[in-house]
Amino acid sequence: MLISELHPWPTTTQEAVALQTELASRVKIETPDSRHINLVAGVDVSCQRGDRRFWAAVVVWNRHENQIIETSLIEAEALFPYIPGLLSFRELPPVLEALRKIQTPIDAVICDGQGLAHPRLFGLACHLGLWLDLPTVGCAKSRLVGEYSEPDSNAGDWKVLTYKNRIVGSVLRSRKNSQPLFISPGHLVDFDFARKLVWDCCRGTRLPEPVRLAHLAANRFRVERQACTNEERENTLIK
DNA sequence: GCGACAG
DNA sequence: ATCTTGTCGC
Repeated sequence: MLISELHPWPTTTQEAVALQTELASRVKIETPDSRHINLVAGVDVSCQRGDRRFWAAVVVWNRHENQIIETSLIEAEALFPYIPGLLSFRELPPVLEALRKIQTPIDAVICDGQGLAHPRLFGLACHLGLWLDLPTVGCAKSRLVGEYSEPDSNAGDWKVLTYKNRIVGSVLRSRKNSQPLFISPGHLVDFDFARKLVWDCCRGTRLPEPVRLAHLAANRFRVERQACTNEERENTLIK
């Protein structure tokens, strides 16, 4: 897919925070036409301690026919540290690279991280939504900000997530006896759609299928690539 | 100053 | 996120 540049990447935390505050006002919360959202991409990044490399995966999933349409994998260098609240500046550059390689036009993206449920209402999913100008949903495995009461223990049970007297997302029990998911709108979606899309993609698994598959693909790719570089090191040593 | 803190 | 084995529950 063609992705035009939204902005250059900041190198300092001060610049990053200022950019988030500026871009947050461009995020649109609206109700998409659910019938037109069939090809859903899941994105995830894998890493290893002691290695500056990153392995990003995008899996395009046909949610009505339940099948993988396309997978894109990329290896990249981490250029920004992990700082809670600034995750997108670390993960988005490699994710965008992987998305550029995708051949299929996608309808929406589910991200592994927050959307609106963020200190400046501008999590990873909002940031990616603006870059792509596509509907995006944040689906995090744990809380960054906000208050909520524990959802009941059955699959499908959920509660609202509030932050500074504002609804920012939902806490969904995607599977019985599993830790809940923290879902929030990224861009061009609303709260109900975000939660329903994720729930729709969770067929007995804790994570929505496109994200679960992207997670597996990124990990497999990392193990594979590290085996390759180990081999090269051994060959160099022998010589 | 102290605790919280997506991946 | 990653480091790690077995193990408890549906």
